[in-house]
Amino acid sequence: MRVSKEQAAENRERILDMAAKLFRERGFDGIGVADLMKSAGLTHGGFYGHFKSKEDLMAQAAARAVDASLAGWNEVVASAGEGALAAYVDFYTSPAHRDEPGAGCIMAALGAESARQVAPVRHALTEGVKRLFEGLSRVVPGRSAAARREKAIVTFASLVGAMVLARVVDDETLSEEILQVVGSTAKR
Amino acid sequence: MRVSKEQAAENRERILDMAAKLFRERGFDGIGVADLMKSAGLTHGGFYGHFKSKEDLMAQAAARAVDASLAGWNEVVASAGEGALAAYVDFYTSPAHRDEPGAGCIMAALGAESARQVAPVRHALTEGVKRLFEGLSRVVPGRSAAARREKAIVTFASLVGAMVLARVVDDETLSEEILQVVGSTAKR
DNA sequence: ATTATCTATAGATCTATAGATAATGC
DNA sequence: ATTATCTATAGATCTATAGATAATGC
Repeated sequence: MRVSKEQAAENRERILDMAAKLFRERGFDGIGVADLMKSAGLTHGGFYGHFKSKEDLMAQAAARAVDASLAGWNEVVASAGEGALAAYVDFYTSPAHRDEPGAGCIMAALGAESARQVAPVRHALTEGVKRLFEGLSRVVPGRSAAARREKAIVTFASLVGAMVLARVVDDETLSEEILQVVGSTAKR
Repeated sequence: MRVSKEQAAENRERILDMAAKLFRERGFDGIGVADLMKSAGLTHGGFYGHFKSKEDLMAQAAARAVDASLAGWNEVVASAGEGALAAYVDFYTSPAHRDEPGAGCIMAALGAESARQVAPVRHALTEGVKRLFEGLSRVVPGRSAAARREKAIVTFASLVGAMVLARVVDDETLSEEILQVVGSTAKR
């Protein structure tokens, strides 16, 4: 059942989007090629016409998740203007973000695992970290550019750490306390 | 080749210590039962005399890593006294800690993965987070107990996030900048 | 004719178990 | 006699590939 060139390109995009979601939800080792293709409505064997290997897909899916996050960031900056930092922090520390890792920050969902992956995966996340530091540096308060960069780094590190801890903790009260406390501190 | 009761207990401890190290280094899915037992100098089949399943081991190894971290924390408090916060932050944000995840903080190494694991694994980490928040609350500056607890939570979240980011980033300069900036902020 | 997808399977790896072995400990 | 460990293997799962199929696109 061969499909048109456009349909094939669409299929490839669907595989990528599904991978970016499922990897964040279940981890790189938590979803196999066969199940992933099934989720995308295709069969196992077709995968290797689109990607060289699972590791190739991991790198491209990581880049896609990074791009989606940065697009979300740009949207927040464009719509919230002066209140961009507060809007971003509120989104990041929301229980909704905690409960939907498949659509959320890849650093919190796959950061530790990515550190153990092939170079292209790590590189995609490195670019994301760099861009987000630059973006946050523009909206964070501070007298000098150096002070703003420091504040941006500390802010993002505290958000990532808060999300990791809020997700692992099996105590809902504690989980929300972590998100709330880190969120309100990050907005200062 | 049956061994003595004491030797068997020692073997069990060695499996646990090795698992706590290798899981942090390679992830829960990154090391199998056979290779783990080989690392402990035993054969594959012997594993199931000590543990019910791999998940059982994961929970006990997580608890062991948590205990080791808390023991390290208590040592820092006992020896550094007034400067306990600074000493802990210096250790946590050191490149040595970054480069040796097998002996480091389990939240940074396995936090995100643990959130997807069975309840006993999550519970072991939850207990660790609670105890460390209590410990940090005692050495962190702040007027009220509530202010100190908030500061403790934000401090630990920023440390965990900084370590996750410092490990994933493939740019050594950026990695050290993250550790240095978060470290010096956490000591304020 | 080309090629996107599908079916089927090879080969590797992983968890768990069964049964044998041999030394401990009653 | 009990039991800690070992050998061997069952059964499941995973990545990757080979070859067939059928519709596209020159």
